[in-house]
Amino acid sequence: MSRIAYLQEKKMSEIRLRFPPSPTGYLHIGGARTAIYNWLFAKKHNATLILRIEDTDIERSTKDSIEGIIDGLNWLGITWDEGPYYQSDHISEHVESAHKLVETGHAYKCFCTKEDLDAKRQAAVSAKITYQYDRTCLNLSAEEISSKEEQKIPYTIRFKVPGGEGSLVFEDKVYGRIERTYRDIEDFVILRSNGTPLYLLSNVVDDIRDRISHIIRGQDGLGNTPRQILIYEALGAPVPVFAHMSLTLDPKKAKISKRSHGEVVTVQFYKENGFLPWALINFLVLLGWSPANDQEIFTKEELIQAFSLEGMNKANSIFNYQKDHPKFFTDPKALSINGHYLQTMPVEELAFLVKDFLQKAELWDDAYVNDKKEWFLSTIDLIRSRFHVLTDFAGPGRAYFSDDYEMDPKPVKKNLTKHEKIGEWLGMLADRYESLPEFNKEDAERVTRELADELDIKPGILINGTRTVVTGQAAGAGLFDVLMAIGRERVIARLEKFSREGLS
RNA sequence: GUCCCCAUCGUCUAGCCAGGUCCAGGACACCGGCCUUUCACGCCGGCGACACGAGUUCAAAUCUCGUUGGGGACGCCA
Repeated sequence: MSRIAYLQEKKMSEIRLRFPPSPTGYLHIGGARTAIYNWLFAKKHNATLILRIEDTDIERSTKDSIEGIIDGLNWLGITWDEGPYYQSDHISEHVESAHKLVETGHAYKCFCTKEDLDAKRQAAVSAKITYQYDRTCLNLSAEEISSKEEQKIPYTIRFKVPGGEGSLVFEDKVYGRIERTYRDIEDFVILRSNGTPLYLLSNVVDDIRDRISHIIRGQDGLGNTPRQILIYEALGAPVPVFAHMSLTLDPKKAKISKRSHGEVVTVQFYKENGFLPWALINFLVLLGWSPANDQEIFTKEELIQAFSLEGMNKANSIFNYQKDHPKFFTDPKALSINGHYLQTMPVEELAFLVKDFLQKAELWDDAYVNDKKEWFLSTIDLIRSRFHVLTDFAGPGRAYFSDDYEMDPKPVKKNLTKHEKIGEWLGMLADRYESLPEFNKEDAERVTRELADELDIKPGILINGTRTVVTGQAAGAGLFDVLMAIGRERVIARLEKFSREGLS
């Protein structure tokens, strides 16, 4: 094989994918999922992933969105090999292709006005007849065309769909064989009367130029595919492999969008609410894909290894979040997966992430990386077992880092208000802690139980009361571990303050 | 209205292509028990689904057809 032939073959067999967001809003989880699948496929096959910003909708595209999307991708750790390219840089190519298609007889100029077309469509709709462009302009004679051109009548360019009984068939990697009769495809517009190209065309022309070999996209693109394949063929370009993925719906089975669902569906939201990027990826990848076994938690390497289009589910999946749910601010499974990573990752790594959230809450102390590093690490390690998101460290975990923390009303009622003399008892407990020669777990527990015994009450009353006063929370790690983490002085101060002032 | 796609526990799903090993497995959620000092920790257990109807077959979650339900596409949006 000659070197050139070899290179050509290599070029042809090269696997290239793209993620083509349109910058009309921040990256949302549906878009992220698409990016993730493309990225995993690329990584698995040692392929090239391209980021292409499809910014030709000038009305809705914004610079903020572009930054937001890139930020989101970066945060998730999704990397690309080429780009970002911008679709708007290639508009002249798209226009050229449209004219080329006219020259080669695959498309034609259509002088019908928008008003005429709208009227025809309206009529069809009210008569309950299927509307399709009636090909008025396909049958124009050469004279009629040049006459209209001379009169400067604006025209669009429509793709000429093959006539007859035939149909277009392609093999989707996920959905299998898809067939669509030519008759069901109307002659679609590829160039507007103002001379600008439409998405269907631009997208194909860009994919041809970028030598995209595999297109992994949402199932909503399935309807476009036959028309796009027609364009590939008319342009004489090789048709890429298509793999359409199921969509992510809300609990009411509506497509998710930022407009109707708000922040919960944006990647940014998860970043701000204490998710670990990998946990989000892990959750998202499971929405519509599964390995051949029961594995649900993956390292990056494992996921890349396990990923395959075969595991894609054809049915749409539901992103199960309930608005205003008292307990779950997003899909419970997402929270559970995040909790898993948060609870099992190396503490040093976690501490680094927690720092950010403590800083935002103004709870950070530089000593946590110096003198108090050991304390900080062991405290994080102690309290993380109940936490699911990083923001928990500054929320329910606030009492470990500040004297100014909220009291959860539920345990207050259950553990404090219920017992008339609790203030007095906890004051006595503070004295016992005070007089301990050394404040350690064993002795603290011993004197607590002794006091309960003397007062003839259950130790649980003292223990729960103390937890509530000292942490403001109903739940936590073993109390005596908690006391050690908070430290004698603070424990005593908090107990005494409560004993003196009650709940202020 | 036309076309395309889909259909297993509340949710994510395994099993379906190559029918029996499935009175359907796992995870999350929920409920109960244990442990315990509490808990959103841990452990153990429970609840809970093949949309419906025909057909093929000795045998169907798995194959076929129909019904119903859901989703998507039908723009001079991307």
